[in-house]
Amino acid sequence: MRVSQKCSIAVHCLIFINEYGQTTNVNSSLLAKSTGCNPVIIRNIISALSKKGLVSVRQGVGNIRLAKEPEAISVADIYSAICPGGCDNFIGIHSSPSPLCPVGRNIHSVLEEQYRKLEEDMKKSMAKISLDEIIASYHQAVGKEKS
Amino acid sequence: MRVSQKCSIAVHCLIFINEYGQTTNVNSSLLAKSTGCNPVIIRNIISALSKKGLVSVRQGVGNIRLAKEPEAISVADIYSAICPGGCDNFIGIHSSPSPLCPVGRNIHSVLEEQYRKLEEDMKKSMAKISLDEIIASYHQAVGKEKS
DNA sequence: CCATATGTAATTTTAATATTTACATGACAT
DNA sequence: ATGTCATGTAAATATTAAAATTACATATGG
Repeated sequence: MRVSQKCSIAVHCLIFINEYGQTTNVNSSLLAKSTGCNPVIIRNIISALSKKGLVSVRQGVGNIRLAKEPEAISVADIYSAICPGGCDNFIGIHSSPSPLCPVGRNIHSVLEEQYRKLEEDMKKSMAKISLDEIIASYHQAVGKEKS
Repeated sequence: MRVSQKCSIAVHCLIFINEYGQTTNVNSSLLAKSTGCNPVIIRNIISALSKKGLVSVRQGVGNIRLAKEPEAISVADIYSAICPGGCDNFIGIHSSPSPLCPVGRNIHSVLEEQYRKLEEDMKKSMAKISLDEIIASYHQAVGKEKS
């Protein structure tokens, strides 16, 4: 598969925004510090999320906010925002099968047909997980941390 | 994600073995030619499949055969043979979130909990696809090729 | 019109994969 | 028994995809 850690960074950012967006001017450099990754990566991710209407952000200002209620944002939304076109070939396919072999000539289309099904199922699974639920799990983790 | 193209190569090999295993001494160098990848990779893959009882192979001889009927082999079997322990973190997680931030401290466990669900669902999807079905799709592709 | 922050392109770095090399081990034919 | 062929595996190298960095244009608001 090929889902990069961008999905994870995106979820991290969304939790952060939900927790602190009301009280703080959340910007890419703050998110970069929290996630431990580069501000440019953050900007790309936030920009992608913004284009899909999941967050709002203003150039020159920052002030990143959730643009939807957490229960209306699913992991599938995040995934498709980050990997437009659905992270094609999320399972890698070997690039140079032999054109002289019948299997080699057809393997690509055969695998793609099967993998398409897997990816569709995966999206359904992702659609079942809401940001709301993730935030609840986060709060639980924070609770345990204190005790 | 982290599923390398090894899964695809494995499927390619299994189709090939099914098609030619009866009539030919299939060995790693033949499979390497058909898949266009290195014999060592093939040997590693075949060895992994063999350890899970999906194929039989004899050192010094080759003669790789399916050890089960195609309808008894699922993509999940292949996947778990190739990625023992289930390709941990099939969605990548950023490695250095800030320990100074509550989100940073907890993101790892929160994501893992969610991703575990996704991976379980994925395995179920993979279990629904049998080699038999893939071979049928392959035969169809070969048929179209001729016309 | 200056300070600040995003948007984005281009380059460099890094880390994950695959390839290659090398050699030990097992099978079987002669 | 021994020579040949193929697998099993480890270790080094090369390749490639992903992320980080650099650089600069663009938008906002004081």
